[in-house]
Amino acid sequence: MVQYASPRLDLTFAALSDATRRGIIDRLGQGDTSITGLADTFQMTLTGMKKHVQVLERAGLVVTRKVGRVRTCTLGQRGLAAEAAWIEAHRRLFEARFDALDAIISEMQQEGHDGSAR
Amino acid sequence: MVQYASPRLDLTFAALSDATRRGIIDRLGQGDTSITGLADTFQMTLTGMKKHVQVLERAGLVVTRKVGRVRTCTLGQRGLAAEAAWIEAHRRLFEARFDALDAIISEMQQEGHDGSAR
DNA sequence: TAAATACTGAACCATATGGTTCAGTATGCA
DNA sequence: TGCATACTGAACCATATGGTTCAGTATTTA
Repeated sequence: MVQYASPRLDLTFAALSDATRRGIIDRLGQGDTSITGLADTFQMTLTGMKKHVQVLERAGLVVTRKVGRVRTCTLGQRGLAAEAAWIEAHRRLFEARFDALDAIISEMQQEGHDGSAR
Repeated sequence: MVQYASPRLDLTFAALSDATRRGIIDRLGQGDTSITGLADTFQMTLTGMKKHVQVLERAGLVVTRKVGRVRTCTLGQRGLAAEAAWIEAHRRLFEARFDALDAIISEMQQEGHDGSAR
């Protein structure tokens, strides 16, 4: 329906929105591990962990390879460049607006309105 | 259950995982708008748009103020600094791994395994 | 060969998400 | 006053998410 969709960013940001999955990325940053290794670390069933890994895999953040009966998980080649680019580009938008908003809030506070930013 | 949780990152990354919401941020970067204005732009019911704005608001990415019958949406003061920091810190992890992975893939390809990275 | 290990898949569950419609309430304007 | 506008809230719907259990299959290893 909408064209500005970016399935890639949808998948990566969704993957990063879960603390366990961010933890998996941290862990894989120290070295590759199996599904079992991850399941132990995060105190979760194998099946549950496999689902998390699949989410990360679909997002391209993790790559897995099965050798024998062990599936080894590695950080994906694709990295976080696209996400970093989006965030950086938009960070500036926020900063630009901040000055303007700041001025509005000061003004409102002087007028005695409820302009208290928490 | 897990301690490494960061509700803040959970909320912001989840908010950013939807193309419509990323579009709303783009749009607000050009200037404040009402819920109606956003609903028109993104061809959605008012109620639907309100939900998206609420998601962005809970994540601290958008601030709204109701004046009269119009609720005006603005980019939040908090910005994307925390998200940028997380991404940047982890980008290095991926890059570090990339060299190692690259070596493994080359090795595998020489061995004739299915090491084809798309 | 038999047992243990490592994963896989199906089924289930509760809750969240992304949308809708419909029925309000509050505000602005003629 | 009275209509149009702008939002709000409840209810509903289909699908996704984050987890589980249970019953496999495939691989090691003793």
